[in-house]
Amino acid sequence: MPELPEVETVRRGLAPHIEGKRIAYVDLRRPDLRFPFPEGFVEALTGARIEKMDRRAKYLMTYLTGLTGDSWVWITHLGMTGRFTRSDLGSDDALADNSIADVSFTPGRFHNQLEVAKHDHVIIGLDDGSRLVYADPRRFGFMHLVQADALSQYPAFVNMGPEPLSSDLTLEDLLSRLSARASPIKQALLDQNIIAGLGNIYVCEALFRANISPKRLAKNVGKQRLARLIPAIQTVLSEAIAAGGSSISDFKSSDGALGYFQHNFDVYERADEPCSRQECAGIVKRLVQGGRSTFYCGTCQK
DNA sequence: AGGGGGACCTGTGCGC
DNA sequence: TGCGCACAGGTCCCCC
Repeated sequence: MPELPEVETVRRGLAPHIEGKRIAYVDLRRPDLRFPFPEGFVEALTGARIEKMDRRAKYLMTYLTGLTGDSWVWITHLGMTGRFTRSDLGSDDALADNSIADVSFTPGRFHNQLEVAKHDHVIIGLDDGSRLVYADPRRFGFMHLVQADALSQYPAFVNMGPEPLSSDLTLEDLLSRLSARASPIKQALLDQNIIAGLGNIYVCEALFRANISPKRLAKNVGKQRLARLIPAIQTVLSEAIAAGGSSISDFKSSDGALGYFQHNFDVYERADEPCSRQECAGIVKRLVQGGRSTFYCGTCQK
């Protein structure tokens, strides 16, 4: 599911409701997601105070102060189909006035019924009576636990590329990272060690906006095109965040806060449709690169 | 070291 | 209605 904008949307939806709260209980419905839950996971979270929920690339980082005063970071990756849903278990009035904050990207469910759905794998109860439910049908997501002072040694972060919406992303740096790459630019941009947080949708969309062919070799993109690509990446991500992310999939229910950026896709999942540039007579095409679909206009992307 | 291919899972949609 | 296949927002691991 989630690329940077969707993960950021989840973070923004949850943070104000959970920061400062204490975790009352942790209910693991199975021993693993993609990986087994870490040793001591439940013990570390139970009773801990949630200080802050942050994001790096597609990772959610929840800073905790444990019962014994130690500082932990609870790391969550949503994989392809992971989602967090928050619900207040308070009064019926609270339900009636629609105060449930559902930040899922699939049909929302009312967890006040204390029902556990098939793919609800982790249930976190907070001291204000609310609950966080982590559901993940494919279980490509995972949770880890690291000591706060060891966060930079977390394997995925060691060689991770710059945050695209920060000043860490610079033309010179990206140029040098790409100059050694023989692979097509599409595949290079999916590498989290080149730029962090992009996924299949936003790489396709950014390349379209920058008029760059996904087939062009990374090392041949050059400074001129990169000077267009960086702002293209930043604007598409910013617009997607402002839209609450992209909710792709078939929705049968309108419960929950669905993103709507999918309505603004220029190329993604638009194969055989006309290029969205008025002046371009091209047709959007699909090809497979590195086993994943790429959508692009072969007429205006060079 | 970089790159290709497969693995990990479940669900959905489509053609027959 | 059922079956088989392709495909899905991501990473990780093995092998060359």
